[in-house]
Amino acid sequence: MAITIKDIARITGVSHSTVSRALGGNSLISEATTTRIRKVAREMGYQPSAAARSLKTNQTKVIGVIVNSIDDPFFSEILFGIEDAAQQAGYSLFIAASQYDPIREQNIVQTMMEQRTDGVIICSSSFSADKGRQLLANGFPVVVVNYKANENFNYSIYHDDVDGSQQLTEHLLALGHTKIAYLGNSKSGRTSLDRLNGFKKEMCKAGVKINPAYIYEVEGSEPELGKESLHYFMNLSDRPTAIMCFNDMLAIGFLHACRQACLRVPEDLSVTGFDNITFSAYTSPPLTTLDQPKYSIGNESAQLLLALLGNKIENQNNTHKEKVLKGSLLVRSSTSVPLPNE
Amino acid sequence: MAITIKDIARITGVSHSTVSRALGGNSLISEATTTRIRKVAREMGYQPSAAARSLKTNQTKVIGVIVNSIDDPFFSEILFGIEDAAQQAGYSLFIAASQYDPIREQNIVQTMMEQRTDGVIICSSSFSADKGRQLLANGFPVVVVNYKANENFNYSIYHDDVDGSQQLTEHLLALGHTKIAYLGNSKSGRTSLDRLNGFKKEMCKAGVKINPAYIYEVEGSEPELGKESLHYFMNLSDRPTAIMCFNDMLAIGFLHACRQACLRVPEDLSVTGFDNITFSAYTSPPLTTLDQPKYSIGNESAQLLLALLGNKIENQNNTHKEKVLKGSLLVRSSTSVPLPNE
DNA sequence: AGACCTTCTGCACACGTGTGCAGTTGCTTT
DNA sequence: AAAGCAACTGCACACGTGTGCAGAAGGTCT
Repeated sequence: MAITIKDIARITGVSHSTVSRALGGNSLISEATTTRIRKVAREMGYQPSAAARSLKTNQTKVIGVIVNSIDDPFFSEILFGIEDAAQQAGYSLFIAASQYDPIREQNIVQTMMEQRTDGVIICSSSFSADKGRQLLANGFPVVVVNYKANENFNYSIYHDDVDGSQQLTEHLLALGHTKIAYLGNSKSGRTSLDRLNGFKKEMCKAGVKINPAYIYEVEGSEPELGKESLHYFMNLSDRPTAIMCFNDMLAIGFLHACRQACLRVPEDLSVTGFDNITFSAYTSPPLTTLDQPKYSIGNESAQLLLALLGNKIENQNNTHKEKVLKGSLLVRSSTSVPLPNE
Repeated sequence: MAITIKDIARITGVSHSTVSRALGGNSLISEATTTRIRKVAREMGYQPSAAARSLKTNQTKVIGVIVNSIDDPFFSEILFGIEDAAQQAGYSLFIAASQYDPIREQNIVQTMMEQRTDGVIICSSSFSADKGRQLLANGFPVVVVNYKANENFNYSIYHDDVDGSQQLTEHLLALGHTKIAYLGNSKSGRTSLDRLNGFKKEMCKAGVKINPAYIYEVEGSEPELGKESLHYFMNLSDRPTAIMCFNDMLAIGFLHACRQACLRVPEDLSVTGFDNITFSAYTSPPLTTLDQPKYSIGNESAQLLLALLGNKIENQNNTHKEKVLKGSLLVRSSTSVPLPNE
């Protein structure tokens, strides 16, 4: 059994309220007794019970974070940004992974509610909107990150995927490509759509028509799916000269499939990714991608939530605050001028 | 303010104790009132307060997990295994990353103690032993995973790194290599030493002498460090024909450096990794490595802890339980017969 | 009809912490 | 010396939940 303020009270010969106040730094208690009590507390290795404290104060100093899966390097970096901000403000993280599983999602929501998390950050693009609304309905401050249905939430941080995709498209167009294809991920809904739209927008701006067969989707972003995609594109009678992949994971699998098929990148085919995860710098060839400010996204989302908790921003239904962050083009070696004979 | 059992009591016209019992499934309460109360609770969206409950029951149904960093793909997969086991048993995870920072480590320990986590899993090889002992001293059940100082703890799960390293060495020896080098990571202490020892052991068994210059260490396992290492090995007058890297991350960086230096792998140099992280299958060439059962390691560690919590195993100072898991050699394309002219 | 048992429910306290209010102590002032 | 004041501390209750014990209600048996 852990020791309590009552134990300290007994030993120092004061009441437990005095101990509580002394440890809390209340100026009512004399400096002498305060230091004495603190010393004893330290010596006894006293640790306040978070449960008892939050029961009384009605706040837990814990913020919940919902992600798709923990072992996705993209989310990991966002988490890192969140953790930094939280830690600094004295908050801890309660992390849960939905794994695309509705049952887990429900469990997570329930756990967050039972734990009385002070707030929740949803950075799972696949997390169902009604589950999120359940949290809102129960009065939880919620910040969504890169969320497909952010119009349902008042506070959101997201990356400008349309703009990012335009940057990549512009890069490929500038190199001289016109036969550009887009490899999407149907599972990530809105995000993939935004990137597709950015592509379309820029192509339209440049007056280049898109071959409908050049838009292809797979279900997920595991590198393994790259092989299937390459097969599809190579079977087209009129092959594209550049492929824009939904994200780096997919691009990495795609590059791998190219190597196996003895297709040279970028000579035979230019390939781009999206996100700039760590490993995209170490592929062969190193991947041209869009550097998404993952750390900042995480950090800012946490800061927004913390501001909400500190009532620095009113959490009302009529306020609506969103922050859009832009990424930057990162040209490596997987893109080049298309072959002249094509 | 969330609704409580008292609210339900008021509405159903019974006392709060009856509600508590009804929801808890106590057989003392008549079936009729039980169903009636449960129905009201469901309709009102009642969620029990974890804080109040744990204050009373003295258990939180939360287990703490300490890792080096969240954005390390190796730990991510272990986490995945832990999460599965925990979730199934109705436990939630409290995850904290030490980031190799002593101050953070102290904060983490304190937070775990304040939160009264039911138990703690330490899978951070760098986590300082005295911090861990602090948890033990306060009565927390602790399971360590791949921990450098596991002799200090009663319960541990670890991977047999010596054996794994022997398997890799045996593979290289069988291919005909004798000039084999080891690239270690000084930051991960024991783990790196074990792998080095496995290498030495197997070389000794085969009667092959190790050139002392072939043992080199870097500080960390960021891929970026691969470049420095290659530089070192290539400057040796008598170059090795095979390099065993501490882990996949390092190997991936090393492979990248080889490509930049126009060294062919495996023709000019065989390279091996360790861990089998997802991306090791997508390098160029695909990496020969040791497949460490990461999911199982995580899963078993959680199960061990859960058994401890359920008192299925006595948590005493004299009991000592450890489980050793072995990995398996995974031959891909980064290793081959050494060049005859060397 | 009264005694007894069964079945159900409420009272009251506990867990560890925080806080308004009243009370105590010791000192200064008149 | 009495009154007043400042400085400090303790009492008692609250937060939401769980549980031993007593008590109430209803039924059965002698």
